[in-house]
Amino acid sequence: MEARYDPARIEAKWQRYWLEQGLFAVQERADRPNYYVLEMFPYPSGRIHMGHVRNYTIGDVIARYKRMQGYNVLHPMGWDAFGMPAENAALAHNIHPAQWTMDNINYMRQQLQSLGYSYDWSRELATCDPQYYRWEQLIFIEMYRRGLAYKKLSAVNWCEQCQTVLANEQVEGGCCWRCHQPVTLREFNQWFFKITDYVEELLAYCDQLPHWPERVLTMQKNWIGKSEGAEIYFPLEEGTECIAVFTTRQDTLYGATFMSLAPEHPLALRLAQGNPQAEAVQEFVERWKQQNRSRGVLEELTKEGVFTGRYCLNPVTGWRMPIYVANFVLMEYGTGAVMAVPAHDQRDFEFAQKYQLPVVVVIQPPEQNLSAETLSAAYEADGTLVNSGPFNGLTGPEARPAIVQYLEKEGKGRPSLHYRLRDWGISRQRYWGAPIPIIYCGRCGMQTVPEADLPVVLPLDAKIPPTGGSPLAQIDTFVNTTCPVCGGPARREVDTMDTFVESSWYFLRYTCPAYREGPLDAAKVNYWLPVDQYIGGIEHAVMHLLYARFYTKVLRDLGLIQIDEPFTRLLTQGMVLKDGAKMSKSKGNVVDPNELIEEFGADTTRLFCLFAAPPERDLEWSEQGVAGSFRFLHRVWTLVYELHAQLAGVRPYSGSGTELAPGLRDLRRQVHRTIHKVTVDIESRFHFNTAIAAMMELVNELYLARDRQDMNFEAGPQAAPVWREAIDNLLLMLSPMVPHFAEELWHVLGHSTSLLLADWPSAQPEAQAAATRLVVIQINGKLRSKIEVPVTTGEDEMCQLALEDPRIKELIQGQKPKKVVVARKKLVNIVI
RNA sequence: GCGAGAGUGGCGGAAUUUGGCAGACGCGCUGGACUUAGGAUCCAGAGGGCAACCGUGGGGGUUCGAGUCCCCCCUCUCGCACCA
Repeated sequence: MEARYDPARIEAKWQRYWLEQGLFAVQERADRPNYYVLEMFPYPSGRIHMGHVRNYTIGDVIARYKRMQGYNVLHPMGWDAFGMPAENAALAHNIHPAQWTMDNINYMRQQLQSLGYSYDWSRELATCDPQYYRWEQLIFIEMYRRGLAYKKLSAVNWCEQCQTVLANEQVEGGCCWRCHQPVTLREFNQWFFKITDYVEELLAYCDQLPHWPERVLTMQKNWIGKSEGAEIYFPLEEGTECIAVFTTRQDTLYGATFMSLAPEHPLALRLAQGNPQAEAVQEFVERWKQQNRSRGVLEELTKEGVFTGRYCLNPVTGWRMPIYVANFVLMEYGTGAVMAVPAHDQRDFEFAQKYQLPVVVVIQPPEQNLSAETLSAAYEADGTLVNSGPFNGLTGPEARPAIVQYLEKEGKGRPSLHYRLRDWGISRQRYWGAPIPIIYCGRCGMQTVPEADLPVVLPLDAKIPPTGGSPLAQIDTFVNTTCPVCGGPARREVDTMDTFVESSWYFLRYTCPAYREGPLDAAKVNYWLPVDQYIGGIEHAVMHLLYARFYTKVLRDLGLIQIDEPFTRLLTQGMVLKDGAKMSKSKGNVVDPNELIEEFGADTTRLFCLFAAPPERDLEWSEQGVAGSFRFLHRVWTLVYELHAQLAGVRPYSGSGTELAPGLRDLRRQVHRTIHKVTVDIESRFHFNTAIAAMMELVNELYLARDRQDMNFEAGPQAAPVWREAIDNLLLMLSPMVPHFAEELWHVLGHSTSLLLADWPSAQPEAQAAATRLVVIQINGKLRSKIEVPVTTGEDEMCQLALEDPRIKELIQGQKPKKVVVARKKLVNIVI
């Protein structure tokens, strides 16, 4: 054994050994409980960064720990390999996206392997592989058949100069990132998934995911944005038509004094026709169409509107309500029309002031008396209804259902639900993505690609046009095909799918990556799913995690799987920071994992990631902290180095401990208390930082014990087995975190099988028990003394001993205590 | 504005689950040992204050006892945001 810990010498050796022995490959088996731990797969951007290292280290510790606990553990890894950066790289470096992606995957795989992660590499998959996306195309076809995939007109960011569609992140301050010309909205016919069909289930199950962070569930609920209210019909003054509005505040209906329509509302232009206002309305609507609608700009926009010249009638008061077109009414939400209640909605209030529209107070707050004349801002909270006919005197919560009921009875409205969530637009006018398996025939219309013709392979001979535009549309050999129905000439769909589609089911495919009969092998996917523990960044709280939940439900309804939810437990790990900021190239504060591995080794890198903060918190990177983690490992190494000759061939102590000398019993107690603490910390909440701290404490105690004659090898014939037990257990506990290090020392001590096959140690309760107990003595709640008493001491006796303690006696000076409190046999508080 | 999370030494963080020794563990710091040397290793020290005492963002409360429970306020981070 070497005296010095040299990670470079041992890490590659054990990585090879694990791989050669096939220790991470798993099969379904009935004799063990199974456990599926999954980390979010990376986009192959070129290199692993510290965020990956942290994420994957957390997952690896869980995987290795669960294996030692006797679980059959699935721990796979793959590549989210489609996406725009590949196209950008293609333009910048004149390399094909496929080549660039494969090069990156090969490099990053080797990086992951150099960190010692226990992946079952035989299950590796890349989403750009036709053998992966062919099943995605098949699922698309199934969804299409059930109406879950459909086409509709939808607006996208469009750059006139580049003739291309831009993703939101390619729009910088309303301009194209490349040519800096203003971006406009342009409507295209695009593909959507009908996630809204599942909105109620997605929402309801938020309350059945007890092991997800509250934060993530709240974000998903907000994103879904369910509002309960009423749809109310306002008849036009002339004619028989009605304007439908959606409101959650039907209790303010008697205060609705005018109507606001979105500029895109179909009635907006029609109502104004033939009125003197027609021209103004036309102009207003036109101006709105040109309006830059990027965020920020919209926030600053002042509330404006224009009168259409027409009126509708408030269905309960009969008042004539002028109809306006207003720039703050969203066509996408509700019905695109809003009943305006200026007294109780701030936007309507501002609008009413600007255009001198009437204000009627219909809600009175508890201890105030509002009047329309003196109102300086809308009162939006609940209160008691006034000026509201039969509903006067009711509170908001009482009035809302009552009014809906009344409107429904009168045929003037009905209960209504609205959601913020809209259908998932999956069309991308991009090259590097999975082709959508649709064919357009001039005679037969839109047709799905026959199953036998799948996959629709993405042609690799494409050129990415530097001006943008969809590359697939320019490849005649791809576009031109024959109609599967009539055999006549037809054209292929040239849009590709959003990459979130691939990541919505990859975790299912890991269970059967080579399966050729269909997307999923039922026996395998049913054996492994759901994922027991999913780990990834908080940035995926909404999109990826919601889409994956939706897709799981769709696949369930297609009969491919049997679960309702994909991920039982979710851990969202914090960011890795340096100097208080997220690591980024532009800030120049990036730490390269390769350099760390070279200087300190993979184990130290892993250890620091686990030790510096609990997983859900942000982690502040520290050069010196890394050195400290290395120092700890070196301390353990040195200890084993000094002892290994004496421990050779010794079997670990396995008795009850009762016959041991007190010093050795103390040593064992420390070991078993550490096992208990480490196990609880990992098991209950993955707090590896405190688990590591406990092991550091144990190592500190072992160093002290080494120099004590009643604890070291001079303490008697039982000393060697007790020390052997201590060291073996320490290595077992360290092994999930620093696997190469632990494996090396494990073999140095004479074990001939891998630590991976060893069981996680169990703490003996009797070994943890001590003969005495420390009792804290307080006077009036302040710490004044401490005494050591035998564990058998009763509470009365504790009080007695406390009052007799010399220091306590001195402080109370014969005063009679008013009260003495004994808490949990740990503390005595004397009240004077 | 709405929602969620968080405020503890010079720093990262413990204790928050059952209210019971605040500052575990590590970094940095100080001193010592070994050494030609130390950015290696080992040992020791340390919240502040001379002290009584004071100390977990601030203020109140409950309690024998509060970082922990309750009320009010402040700050920071993240998410959503003209959602009717």
